[in-house]
Amino acid sequence: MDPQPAFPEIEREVLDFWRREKIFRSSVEKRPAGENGANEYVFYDGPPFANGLPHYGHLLTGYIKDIVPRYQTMRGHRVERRFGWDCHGLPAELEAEKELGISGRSKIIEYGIEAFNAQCRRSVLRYTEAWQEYVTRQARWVDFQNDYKTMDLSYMESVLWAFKQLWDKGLVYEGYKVMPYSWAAETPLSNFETRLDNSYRERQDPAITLRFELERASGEELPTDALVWTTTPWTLVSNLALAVGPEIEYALFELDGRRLILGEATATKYESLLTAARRVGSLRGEALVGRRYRPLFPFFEDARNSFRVLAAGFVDTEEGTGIVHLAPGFGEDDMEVCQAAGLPVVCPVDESGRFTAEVAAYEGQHVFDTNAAIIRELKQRGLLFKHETYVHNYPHCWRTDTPLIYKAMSCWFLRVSGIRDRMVELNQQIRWIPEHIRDGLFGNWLEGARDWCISRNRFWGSPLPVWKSDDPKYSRIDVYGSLDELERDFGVRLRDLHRPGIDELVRPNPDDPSGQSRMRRVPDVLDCWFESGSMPFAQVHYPFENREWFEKHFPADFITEYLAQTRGWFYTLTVLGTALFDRPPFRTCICHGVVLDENGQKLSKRLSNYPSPDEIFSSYGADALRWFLVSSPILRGNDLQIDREGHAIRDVVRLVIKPIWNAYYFFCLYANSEGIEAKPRTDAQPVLDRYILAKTRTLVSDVTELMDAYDLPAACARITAFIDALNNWYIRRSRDRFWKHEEDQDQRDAYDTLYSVLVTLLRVVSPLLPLLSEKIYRGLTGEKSVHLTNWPSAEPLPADPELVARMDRVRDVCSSGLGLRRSEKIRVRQPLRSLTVAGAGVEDLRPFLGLIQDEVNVKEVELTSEIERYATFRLQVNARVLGKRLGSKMQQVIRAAKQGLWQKGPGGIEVAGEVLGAGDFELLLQAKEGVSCQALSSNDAVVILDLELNEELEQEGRARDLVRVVQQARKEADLHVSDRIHLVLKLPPEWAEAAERFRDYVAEQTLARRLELGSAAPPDGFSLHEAKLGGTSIQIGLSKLN
RNA sequence: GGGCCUAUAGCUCAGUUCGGUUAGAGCGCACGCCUGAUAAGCGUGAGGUCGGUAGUUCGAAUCUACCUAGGCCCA
Repeated sequence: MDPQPAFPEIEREVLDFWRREKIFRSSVEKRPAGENGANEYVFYDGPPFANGLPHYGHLLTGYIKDIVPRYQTMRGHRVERRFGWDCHGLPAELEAEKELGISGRSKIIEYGIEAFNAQCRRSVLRYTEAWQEYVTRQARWVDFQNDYKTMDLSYMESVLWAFKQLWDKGLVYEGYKVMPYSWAAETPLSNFETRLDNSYRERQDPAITLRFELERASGEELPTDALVWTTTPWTLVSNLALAVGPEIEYALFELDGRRLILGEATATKYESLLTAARRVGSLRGEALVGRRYRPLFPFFEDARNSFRVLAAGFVDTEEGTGIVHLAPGFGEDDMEVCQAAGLPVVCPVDESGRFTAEVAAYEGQHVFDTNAAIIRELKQRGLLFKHETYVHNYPHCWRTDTPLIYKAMSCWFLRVSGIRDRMVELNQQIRWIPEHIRDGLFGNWLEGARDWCISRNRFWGSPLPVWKSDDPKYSRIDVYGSLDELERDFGVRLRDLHRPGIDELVRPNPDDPSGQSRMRRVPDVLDCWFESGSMPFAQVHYPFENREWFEKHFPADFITEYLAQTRGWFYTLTVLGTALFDRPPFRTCICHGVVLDENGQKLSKRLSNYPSPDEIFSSYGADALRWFLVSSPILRGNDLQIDREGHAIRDVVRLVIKPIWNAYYFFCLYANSEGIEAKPRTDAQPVLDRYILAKTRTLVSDVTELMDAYDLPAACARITAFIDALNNWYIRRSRDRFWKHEEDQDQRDAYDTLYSVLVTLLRVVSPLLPLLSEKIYRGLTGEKSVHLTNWPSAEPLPADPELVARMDRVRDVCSSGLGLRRSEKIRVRQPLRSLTVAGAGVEDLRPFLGLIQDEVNVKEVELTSEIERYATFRLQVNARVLGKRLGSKMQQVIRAAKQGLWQKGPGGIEVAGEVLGAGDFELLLQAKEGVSCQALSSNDAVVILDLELNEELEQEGRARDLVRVVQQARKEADLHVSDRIHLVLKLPPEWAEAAERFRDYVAEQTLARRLELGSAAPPDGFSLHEAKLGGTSIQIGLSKLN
């Protein structure tokens, strides 16, 4: 067995074994689903979009998605894990465009939707293999065979079903949404596209300030004009309202027999035009709200509720006049304010950016080309107050490099506002990790939820199952929720719901007696987020199949993703879960943070500011990365920084993985050389065994509790603390019990206990270190797999809190003793005569004297309650108790106690005029000056070392030094720990004397069957070694005996 | 501009629910120890205005208010 194994190689071996033996499948199938799935733990995999390779974020999510189900499986539940693929959406289309070398909506139509979608289908599966490799390499167990894809016919049919349900419930409506629009590509763009690099560039536009004449109010002698600023004159023909800020101050001027209103703070911009004007007053915006004004143009004179001043929160005085012109068809804010005031949306611009017949005067002209004519006309009518040019950053179409316009598009909405309150209620039933997400990030988002535009003017996605009459005279809308329904009306059984096949389903409008009009599908597809939220039912083709299954598997017990999915998957699941089933879609959700580089920057391929996952896998291993990620605060929703060289992951190997391996290696080394087969047993009586067994018991119960609370980082921390107790106390202190060469009960106890503890530990860490634990568990037990075992129970392990407390005290005594040696500069190999522990209750330590002797290397340990010789008392008041009683006197008491101004009195301790009774204080020890003595950290006892040496002690110290250098020589000679030797030592006289006196000890410790001491050099054929001891040099010769 | 999160040692983070005297851990650094787990292991030390200000309190890293900086999201 290798003491320094290459963990990545071990990992590959285990992965291979799992694959060959189908361990994952067995682990799932071993647990019964129970009646009606009662024993199942339901996990939903958030489908990733496979259009690119996984990065640390995905790996982290994958680790969590593995750990929780592994744990629940060991707890006895059946946990199915199906992989899902998100296939639709704009990124897939963009990738296909790139691959085909075409760009833009019109080009796609020209190329052919069928061929285009075929390319999308090919492209979207391109990375699935690479994903599978990564996921497998990270030791994540998930079913790839039985996966689901959002582009599967069955999945899409379920999505149609959901749409129809929502339609039937009145939760779907057609409306408008203002979007960035490229008139050159004849397509709306997503926000994401307008944020692409270089989409904003400088552009010069006219900026004009106009007079809008208000209707005269009673008592007003002069006509009043509101001054309005705009950089898009072409939108003025569609103006339906003005907006002011209700809190904003407006100034009133009089000029040439008319009054002017503009924002107080904006007046300086118009100074030159107002020199002849007279300031006549001011008013707040709210005073203007409701005033009517004369329309600039006649085109929409009849629009309901229009041509009034409205209040709007978005208005400010940074630019313009503080009075804003509203054209609801061409601005998002405009539309929102107008719709709230009951105005219609008018949008007289066609797909290519030209005015429609609704604007007769400019029909057929491109909107940008009409700016000049519109300005000229307004000028002629005397309405132009100021005319400037304005240079600003303006968004451009990233494909055609033409300036975008904002334009209302017909869209299909899900009426989220109608179920918002219920979503907020249901959200209270979800356990969020971290907790604050519930009422913070997610809760707030739900409360502000707006109607969701679920249609996309695109090609590759689930079709909107809506057919409309092509003649508004005989309007009719049909919505379909299944292939059957489609077949019934169109007589065709579709094998694929994608465009363009589904677009070809056309039929006569049944409501049209003339038989001329046709029912045609609305060409949009659904937002792919709608599909992600449909995943709980669509993955099983509900309700067409698996009706009962779904009932038992919704909501999920657990899901996890990163924080931003509060706006994505967590949200869409909640919307659809509420709207369709009136249930929260998941019970527990871990919301993890984002992986950043060492400077807090986003990980970026371009900057290559992070180590590649492949490198980490092959140098440190998947388990190290797993532990690094899930033990970190990223599981609590915070960011995590990863350094470029992966040092933090190397440290996991050093601090977690190696120590576990070392414990295992230690066990095997001696079990093999002593030929011992250990048994699982938890009833050993020696104190060290009882101690580590009791520690293991609390490890199990603590980790169980933490895993049940989904607190993975705390579980990791708990395990690390245990490993320290195991390696640095139990094993170190028990070492010689393992190589005593004579089988007795003590040795049996040691082996059985260590074996049982290790086996338990491995099961506890197996979800967190699945590869390492598998390797060791198999090696230790010969069983098939740790992942087929059950989660350990604390019950069979002895509970002994008193023993644990005492042992911790023993460790404290030893550490104080060793601390004294250090400060006295006496090496540990030098035996000392005695160590004394003085203090209250030290009798408790009596069973452990041998332990302390060994550890501190003293001949005798004495216990005494006579402490005044070595230490003085210090009063420590119990502030938590006393503070409540004493109030403001507290500080005086604390000060007096610290200064030692207290005494024992008849009723207790008297200090600063107060009497303290039991429970109000503790008396702690402070070592006196000049005594070689140190107080325990519990501060109720002191440790004293007798430093006086005699010749025998010195000689024994030398003998131990000799043993140590011989052991070193054995190691250099590559001997096995059990090899017997012939040892020859060439020593100076005083060392030879010591060696002679402790001859048996030296021989036994070094396994020397023959031992020669003296002044002769070792003969030929011996392995020769030199060592320096206390300034003199000695020679060691050894040869192996058979 | 709004919401949420974060701010503690050179670095990464506990501790804050429920206030208590001298604030902890790991890494790094320096020094030392031990070694029949050994190209390992262990310990000690230095290092802190607990982001700032004000308040509540006998007492604040912890509670409150305001501010500053960073992150994420929304506008």
